[in-house]
Amino acid sequence: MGPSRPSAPVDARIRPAKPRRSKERPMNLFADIRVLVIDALAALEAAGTLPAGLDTRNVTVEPPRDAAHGDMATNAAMVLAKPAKMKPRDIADALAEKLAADARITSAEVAGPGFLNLLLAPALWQGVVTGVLKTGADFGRSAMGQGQKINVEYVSANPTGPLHVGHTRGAVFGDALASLLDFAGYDVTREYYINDGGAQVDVLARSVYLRYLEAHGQEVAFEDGTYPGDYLIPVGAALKEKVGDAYVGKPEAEWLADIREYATEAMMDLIRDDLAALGVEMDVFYSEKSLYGTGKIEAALEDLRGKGLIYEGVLEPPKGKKPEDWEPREQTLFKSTEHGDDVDRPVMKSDGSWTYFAPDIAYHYDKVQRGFDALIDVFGADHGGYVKRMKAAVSALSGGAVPLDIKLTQLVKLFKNGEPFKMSKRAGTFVTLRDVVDEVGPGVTRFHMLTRKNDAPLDFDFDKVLEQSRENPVFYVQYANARVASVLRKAAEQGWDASDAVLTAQDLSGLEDPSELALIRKLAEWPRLVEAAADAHEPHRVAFYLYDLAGEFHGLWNKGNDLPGLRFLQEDAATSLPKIALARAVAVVISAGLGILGVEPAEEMR
RNA sequence: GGACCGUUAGCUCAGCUGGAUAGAGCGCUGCCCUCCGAAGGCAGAGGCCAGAGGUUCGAAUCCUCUACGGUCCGCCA
Repeated sequence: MGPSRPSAPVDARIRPAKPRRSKERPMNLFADIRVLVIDALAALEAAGTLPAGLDTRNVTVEPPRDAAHGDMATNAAMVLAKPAKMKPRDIADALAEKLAADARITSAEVAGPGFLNLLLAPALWQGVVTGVLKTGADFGRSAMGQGQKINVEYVSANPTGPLHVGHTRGAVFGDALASLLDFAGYDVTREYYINDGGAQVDVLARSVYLRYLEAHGQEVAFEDGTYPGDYLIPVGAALKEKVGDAYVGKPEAEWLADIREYATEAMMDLIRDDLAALGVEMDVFYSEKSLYGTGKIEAALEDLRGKGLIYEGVLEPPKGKKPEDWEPREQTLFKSTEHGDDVDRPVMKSDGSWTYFAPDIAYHYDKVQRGFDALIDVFGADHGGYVKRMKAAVSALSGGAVPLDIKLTQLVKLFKNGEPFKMSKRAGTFVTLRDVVDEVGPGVTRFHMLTRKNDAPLDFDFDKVLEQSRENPVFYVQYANARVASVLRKAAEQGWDASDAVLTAQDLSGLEDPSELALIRKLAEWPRLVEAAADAHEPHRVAFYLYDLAGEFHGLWNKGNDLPGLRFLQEDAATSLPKIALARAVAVVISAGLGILGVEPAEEMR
């Protein structure tokens, strides 16, 4: 495949508007109970038990760490004790009495320093299962983002070769984060910044030229400063097909610009294919080159200049590690220290050309001007030193109106059967995204890349990620889903109608065993987990949640081994269907979670 | 010299944005496989949350300092 049209500069690849979501209020039992608590507090204020006008924003309703404490706990009494000038205990007692009068609350008990532990009517929990089945894949979808426009920039690898494992982690993280934000109600744009304006594309062009000569039968030598990778062989050959011998023996000036264009397009095709293999689809590919000669860099810097943030000056040499060849030079500087940076940063080199920072400023200026309410950049950890200046730039350009969050992804350490697997470009043991995906598949790759926090190093063992045991979270979650599918298949074999419509209509009051209720509680946590993870920009929490949920499900399943009454499949349809409804609800949430991570749920594991 | 990230069970890591007796997997110890999928299961031991101060009803979580580890630090992106 040859190079295609120039990378679309901006809006050309925007996806069609997202489909309208269900108008029903999102179901979140914790939020519902919190409303109940707040209402009760208001009633106490009205009755004069509490002083009026208390700030209840810090009142929370959460699952207690220890299930023995009840279903939910609120800190209301402790938070309000001081402003109300009352003892926590007195507030808690009054609140408990109020809440206990509600049919939905089975009991309300004061405990510890002033916690109010609530026991909910089982019907509320059972209602969660019905709610999951009714809402389906949209269960847990939140309106938190209020449709705010948010831009997630990730991968953004130089167009000089195929993506490697490091890029893979950034790609998976960014993509899952984007999906998570979408699920939480944001209007998300996935974006890739193509660094096609710098010196490294000249290097690329020269390397392709060598492969081109090679295709013409010449002997070539790859010196330092060229890319010797085999992946350029077909590019050189394709170039020969296209232009024949037009560039053979010609000086660089005659072919450099053409081949640069040709080669970056070829590399972007390669990268797009790599991303597709991983299941990543960008909305926008934004070209750095499109910023040059179009006045965009100048416009961005003019904006900063108008704010008095650009000046000519000489930077101090870095202390401690003084380069041998350091000498003071006057440069054009951005006063990033006014927006939280440690030193001011050069935007123009002493020879008058732009530093790499200048187009980055212009690029982020463009994002601001496109009307995004918030920006997220996903970088490799080696770009950590770049964070403050970029935030300073966005803060200055947007007048502080547009927050920029920069997420760094740490290194991936590769292993093969427990042994460290060293990568070396020279030795040809250079592991690409494609190598990983071809060997273990996109789903396993994606899930495993999210089993660590983004800023912690990650071990990736080619053998262990395929192991089928509890140690392997990917398998454990998929296994749970497969078990549910198995139950549904068996139900069908019995001739029972276990469609979602039928399951939704079941009377679930029989689901009251502690381990069944524990599983339902886990399901009920999903909506608040989505919001917390989206708010923190931490998609790994979804992966951990799914592992927990799967663990709870397998736990109930295992209990069924000893206690036949807990098995999902019983003698007759009437007693089976409520339990099958629970199993099905688990599968619905697992599918939704895996969907956010970009992983296909498995129907069977054989 | 400075910046950023990290430090939680023997090992690998979570910890819901400040809540109650800090959790999971592996490893270890002891039981258990005629059972909807044993590709195992249940139970137990194991902790000064790197250290020292501070903030408050309350800190693994927030602030300051220290130690150790990683990444980075003008004319490379």
